[in-house]
Amino acid sequence: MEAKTKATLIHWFRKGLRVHDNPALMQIFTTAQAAPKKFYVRPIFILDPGILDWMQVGANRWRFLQQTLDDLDKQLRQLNSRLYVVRGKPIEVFPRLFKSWNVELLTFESDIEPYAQTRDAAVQKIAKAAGIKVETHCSHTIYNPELVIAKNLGKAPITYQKFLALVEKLKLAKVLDKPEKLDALTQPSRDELEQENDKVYDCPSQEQLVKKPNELGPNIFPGGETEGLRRMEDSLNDELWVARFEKPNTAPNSLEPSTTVLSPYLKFGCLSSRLFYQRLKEILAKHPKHSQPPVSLVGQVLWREFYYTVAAAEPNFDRMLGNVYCLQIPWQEHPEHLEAWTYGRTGYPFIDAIMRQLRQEGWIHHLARHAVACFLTRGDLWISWEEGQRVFEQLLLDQDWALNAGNWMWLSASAFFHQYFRVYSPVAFGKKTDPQGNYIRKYCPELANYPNKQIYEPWLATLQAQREYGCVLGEDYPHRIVKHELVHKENIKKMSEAYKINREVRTGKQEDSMLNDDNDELEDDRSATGKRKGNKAAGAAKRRRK
DNA sequence: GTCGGAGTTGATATG
DNA sequence: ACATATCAACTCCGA
Repeated sequence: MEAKTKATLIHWFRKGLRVHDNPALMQIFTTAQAAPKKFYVRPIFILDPGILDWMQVGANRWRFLQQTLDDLDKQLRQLNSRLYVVRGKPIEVFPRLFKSWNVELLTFESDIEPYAQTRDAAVQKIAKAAGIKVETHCSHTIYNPELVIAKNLGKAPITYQKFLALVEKLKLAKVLDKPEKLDALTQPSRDELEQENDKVYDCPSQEQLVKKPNELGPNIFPGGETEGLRRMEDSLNDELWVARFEKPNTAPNSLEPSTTVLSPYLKFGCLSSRLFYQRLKEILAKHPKHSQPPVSLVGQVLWREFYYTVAAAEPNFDRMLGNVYCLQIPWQEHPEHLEAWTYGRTGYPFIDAIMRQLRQEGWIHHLARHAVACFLTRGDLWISWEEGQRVFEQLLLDQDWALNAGNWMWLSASAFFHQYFRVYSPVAFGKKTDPQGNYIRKYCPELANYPNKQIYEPWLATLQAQREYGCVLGEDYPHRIVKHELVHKENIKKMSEAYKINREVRTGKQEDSMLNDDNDELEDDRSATGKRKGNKAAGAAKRRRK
C-alpha cells in the first residue's frame, strides 16, 4: 500500500494542552521537520465517549475542555498541523491508529496520577508489541516529582520547607518556545484525508461535550492556551503587585478575584507552570524587596509542586484508608448535612455564598476553599474530607487529583497540617475582608436586604425584622444546620482523641495490626468514610511510619 | 531519646 | 490600623 511509504509521528495530548513549552510535541515536530518527506505529524487527543456519563466532571469543566481543544486545534493549524480528536478508549484506539497510520513514534507528557499511570503502562505495552517507539517527557510540573523523591533518598518530603530545600538544589529545565511552522509535506494530502474521512477527527462541539447545558454558569474563565497566556500576561503586568503578593493578604470574598485565577489553565496545561515560574523569576529579579515562599506567587506555584511530589509517592493519595500520609479519623456520615453543604444551604451565609459561587462559576479563592473545607470536616460537620473532595472534583475548573486531595487533607488536619485547634469561624473569617457582606449579597441574593450587622448571622434578626428584609429563615433561607460556637469545641476534642489514638498506634501496641496489614492492602471500598474497625485503623496508621 | 522552634493564611481581647 | 498575648496544644525536624 502506498500509504505505508510514509511513517506517522504521534503526539498524544492529555494534560499539557498547549503548543508552547511542550517538549513531547516539540520532539515530533523537530523530527518531522528534519525529514518532511519521510514523516507525517499527527497530534491527537483521545476522547472516550463513555466517560461523559460517569466521570465526575461538571458542565463548566466540560465547556472549559471543549474551548481548550478548539483553541489547541487553532494553534496547531497556525503551525501547519491540526488536532486529531480520536473517539474511543486509548487501549482500543492505539492498535487501530498504529496500523492505519503506520506509526513510528509516539510521544506524550508523563503523568503521576494512578489512573494515568495504569493507562500509560497499557499503551506502552501495546506500542512495544507493535514495535513502536514511545518517548515521554516531564513537563506538567517545574520539577520532576520522581527526581525530588530520589533526591530525598526515595521518600517524599512531607513538609513544605523540606521540599523547598530539596528543589533549591535541582536544575531547572529549559522553557521551550512553540515549535516552528511545519513543512506542508508533513501533512497528509487532501485525497488521503478524504479517504480516511478526516471529519471524524474534528473537535467536539459544546453540545457534544456538555450534556447538561442547564448547569452551565457564566463563562468567566474560558478555556484555552490563548486565554491562559493572556491571563498570565495580564497578571504579570503589574510588577509591584507580583513582587509584593502575599496570599494571606488576598481576599477570599472579593467580587472580582483577588488572585490570578491561573489554576484552571495550569491544571489542563494550557499554561506551562515552567513558563509562569520563569516569568515570575524574571520580574522578581528587578524587585529585590519581594515577598517569599510560602506566601509569595512563586510560593503558590511551589505548593503545586509540593502536592505533586507527595502524591506521586502514594497511589491512595485521594483516600484516608491505606494512605501513608493520612491520619485515621472517625468521620461520620450525615447525608442531610452533606447535601446542605454541597448546595449552599447550611444557613451560614458566608459558607453558602462560597459553595454557590463554586457551583456557578467553577472557581473560588483558596481561602474560601479553606473556610468551606474546615466547615465540612473538623470545624463543624465532622464529615469525611473525601466527600468534600468529590464535590470539588465535580465543580472546580482547576480540579487536580494531587492538589485537591492534598489540600483536603491539609484542611481537615489529616496530613501536612496539624494545628487542628485553629478553626475558621464561618461568621468571623469573611468579615475581615468584606464587612459589608457584598459577596454574600451577590451569591445569596435572598439575604440582600439584611443589614451589615446581621448579614453573616441572619439568625440574630427577629422574625419581624426577617419579614421586613423579605427573607424569613426556614422559608426563604435555611436555619443554620449546626451551632458553630458549640460544635467546633466538641470537634476539637474529637480531633484530640483521634490524634491520641493515631499516636498510640504509631508508637505502642502494634501486635494486632501485624495480622491485618495484608487485608488493608486489599481494601478497595472507595466510599468508606472511616467507620473502620480499630485494628484496620491501626494497620493503616502503622504503615504511616514506614 | 529529648527538647525547643517552626509551621502559607484562627479567633478574640487588649494595647 | 496594627501588634501582641492568650487560648490549649498538634507534628516534624534538627540540635
